[in-house]
Formats: sequence, C-alpha cells, structure tokens
Amino acid sequence: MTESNPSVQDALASLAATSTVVVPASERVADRIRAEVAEARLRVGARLPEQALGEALQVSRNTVREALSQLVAERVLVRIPNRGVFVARPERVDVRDVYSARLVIEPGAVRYGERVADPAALAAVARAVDTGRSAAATGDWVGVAAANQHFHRAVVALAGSPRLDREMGRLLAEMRLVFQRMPGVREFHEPYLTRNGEIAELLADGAIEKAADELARYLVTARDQLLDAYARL
Amino acid sequence: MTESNPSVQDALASLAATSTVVVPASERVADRIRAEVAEARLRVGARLPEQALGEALQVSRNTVREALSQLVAERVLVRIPNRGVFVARPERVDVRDVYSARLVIEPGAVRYGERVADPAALAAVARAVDTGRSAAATGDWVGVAAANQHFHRAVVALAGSPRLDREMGRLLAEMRLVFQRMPGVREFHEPYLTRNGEIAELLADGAIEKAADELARYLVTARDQLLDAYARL
DNA sequence: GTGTGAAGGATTGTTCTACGATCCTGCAAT
DNA sequence: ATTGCAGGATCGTAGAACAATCCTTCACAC
Repeated sequence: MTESNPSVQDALASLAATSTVVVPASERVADRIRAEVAEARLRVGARLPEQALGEALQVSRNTVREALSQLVAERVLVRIPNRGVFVARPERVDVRDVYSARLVIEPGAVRYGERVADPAALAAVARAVDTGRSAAATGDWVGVAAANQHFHRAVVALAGSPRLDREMGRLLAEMRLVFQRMPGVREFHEPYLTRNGEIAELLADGAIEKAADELARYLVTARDQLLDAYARL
Repeated sequence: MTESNPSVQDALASLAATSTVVVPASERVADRIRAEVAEARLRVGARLPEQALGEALQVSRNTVREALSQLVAERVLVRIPNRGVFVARPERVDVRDVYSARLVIEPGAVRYGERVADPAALAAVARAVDTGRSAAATGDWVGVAAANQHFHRAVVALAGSPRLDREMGRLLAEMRLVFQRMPGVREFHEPYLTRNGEIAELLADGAIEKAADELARYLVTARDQLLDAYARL
C-alpha cells in the first residue's frame, strides 16, 4: 500500500464490513423450521422426522440433523433419544422458569441498563406501545401479540447487550409455544396494553426505579394468570 | 395397574426420574473439548480441524461437526465459513457486552430473585466466599478464580431459574477466555475477594437493595479494569 | 380379559465415502 | 512489490449403510 487516501480507506472499511452473502444450508433449514413453529404451522408436540424433512426441503439428512440440533439448543425443539425431535411442549415448570428469568432480565435491564436514557432505545419502546394500540383498535389480535413481544424486546434492548437480546429472543420464542397451548389468548394480551403504556411513560419521564418495579409486578401478574390457565387444562 | 400402594408409586416415580445413562457421542466430544478449553489446554485462537479431532477422539467427522456446532452456539468456539472453527478470541466489544449482560443479570437476580431469602441459596454464596478466602490464604490463585466464578454463579442462582443459570454459565465460560488473553490474573481476582464478602454479608442481613447496587458498582469496576488491560495489549 | 412376550417395521445414532467449493501457500511472471 | 496461477488442504454437503432402539401388532398363556 504505497499510497492511501482517505476515500480508499473508507471503501476498504466498508467492504470489510460486508458480511458473507452465502448462508449455510443447515441455517436455512433451521430458519425455515423456526418460522414454521413461530407461525404455529408446526403445532406444539409435533414430531419432525429427519428423512421426511430432508426430502421436503431437498437437503441431506446430515444437514437436517445439524439444523435440528441447533433448534434443540434454542429450546424450540426437544430431542428424545432414539425417538426423534418434537416441537417443545412447555410445562408448568417451564412457564415458571421462563418468568423467573424474565423477572430478572426485564426489570434488571431497566434498572441497570446502559441505554435507559438513550432516546433511540426509548423511542423503540414507545413505538411498540403505539403499534400495539392501533392493532387493538382494528381487532388485530395477532398484531397485538406481536407488538407485545416487540415491547418486551425493546425493554431488554435498554441494556444495550446483543447477548441479552438473543437470550430474550429465545425466551419469547418459548412464550409463543406457551400461548399455543392455551385458549383465550386474545383476552390475555389486551389488558397489558395499558400497562405497557404506563411503563413507557415512566421510562420517558426518567422514573426508572418506578418503571422497573412496576414491570416486575406486571410480570408476576402475567405469570400467575398463565399458571392459572395451565392448571385448568 | 389394578392396585397401587404408595411404595410402588414412589419406586416408579424414582425410576422415571432416572435420566438416560447413555450420553450421545457428540455430547461426549463436546464435553471433552469444552473441558480442554476451560483448562486452557486449547488456547484462545487455536484451530480445531475436524478430521484430526475425529481421529484423536476415535469418532466420525460428522459427530465432531455436531459437537463443534454446539460449542459454537455456546460461544466457546467461533466458526469461520470454509476456514474452520477456532477457540473464541473475545475482543473489546465482547468484554463490554458480557459485562452489560452480567450487569443486568447479577444485580437483577439479587433484587428480583425468588430465592434471595432461601437459606440454602444464601449458604451457597457464603460458601463460595469462604473457599475463595482459604484458597487465597494458600496462594492457590487458580482456586481463587474458581471460587470467584462459584460466587457469581451462586448469586445468579438466587433467581431460582435453571435457564438463567445456563446463560450465566455461558457468560462465565467467555470470561475464562478473556482471562486467558490478559496477564496478571492473580492480582486481578484478589481485591474482589473482600467485595465478595461484603456482598455476601449484605445478603445475609437481608439488605438486598444495597447488595444489588454494590454488586453493580463492583461489576462496573471490574469491567473498566479489564477494558483498561485490554487497551494496553 | 388382562397381562406377557415375540416378530416386524420404522426411525435414530453413527460411520464411512465421496466430491465440489473455498481458502491458504508458494512460486513464477510482470 | 504486486499480480496471477497451480497445488494442496479443509470445509460443506450429499448419500449409502448398519446396528441399536423404539413402537406396533399379534399371538399366547393365565
């Protein structure tokens, strides 16, 4: 590199930032299956035979196994030795555990997050509240559920930690499976819309301690309601 | 089941609880490699060729690949497409992120954990402090480091969430890689022994808010110290 | 009838082989 | 000193194969 003017430097830096365009086959398969589970086209408890999947997706059984292993690690699927992999069926203890984790992460992100004062991060929280409200106004309940997930994701993003964001994503994926198992999801999400709004306002006002504690109460209420619904099932 | 007295019930329940004795080959391999990395026999940045591993461990390349994929998901290894997998080399941004996550999880577990008053859980914290002190007394610095990890693990266990425990395990595994990269680890751990003790006492006294905030300050200090050491490297 | 046991089929766990794609290395050419 | 290219190594993926395990079915005995 005999000479290097700034524009060339920038161009090289931008090229270095471009990630690989090619996505491994096993990841494509994992993405496909993950989406099918998220959209409930693959119901809770459904079995996923390796050979059938390989033929359906035009991919080798090896590749299918890699994808399935990844999804098992994400707790979207469970593997029973010598029996196969199934869409995870969250039990009572799982609901309890997921909420124990959320109860630490979400209020913790509010109280000890490094971006609690970041306008962009706070705007994302407010946006999730707004989209949830407009979805509710049109009776779009699946939209309300999605907005609710966005809200909690945005709250955790206040921590500014990609690792925590990923873990929260896994927890929310489990929540989707929980909702699959119980009826009356529409009524479930609606009352929390107003509470989401209250928390967003507290955050905007900088009342982070109040917001964190209110969020904790919120989660305990939701957990108990879910456990109650699980009990009569 | 025509008749069933309680003793039979108990026996069946205990049998149902016994997990499968057979461990899949890929998991055995993953455990092996994970241990090698933890003991720093596989140094940061080291390359792990699939074929060589398979021959060394008397296992097929497919099985090795499954194990490696699992460890990549745990962030112990990183995979560079068409190049291979390597022992992860945590950069500055990784240290920052790990601490952002710990800063949420650890004080969060203290403040919002469901087992903060559980004597058994608190005893585990105190025990980690004690073993750390006796290790320091004999100059056993690797023992001090291990006890320190136990301390933080015990703190997160106050949340009572296996999922959070697993995530904390992954974060601590990354911390071990961080410590591999910087010299003077002995001096690093020692000053935190007394702070561990202070936090344990606060917890024993039921001063959970003070304990949580002190833990947060603790983590910020440690993070800055590590980032500083990383800068001059 | 209810429980026990054996035969048959399907699926998983694992190994082995194979081959194109990609990357690294070294050397020659400009 | 940079570029271009051949050679070699490793990865990504496919495919076939086989033992081990599990489920189902059916026959059999009490």
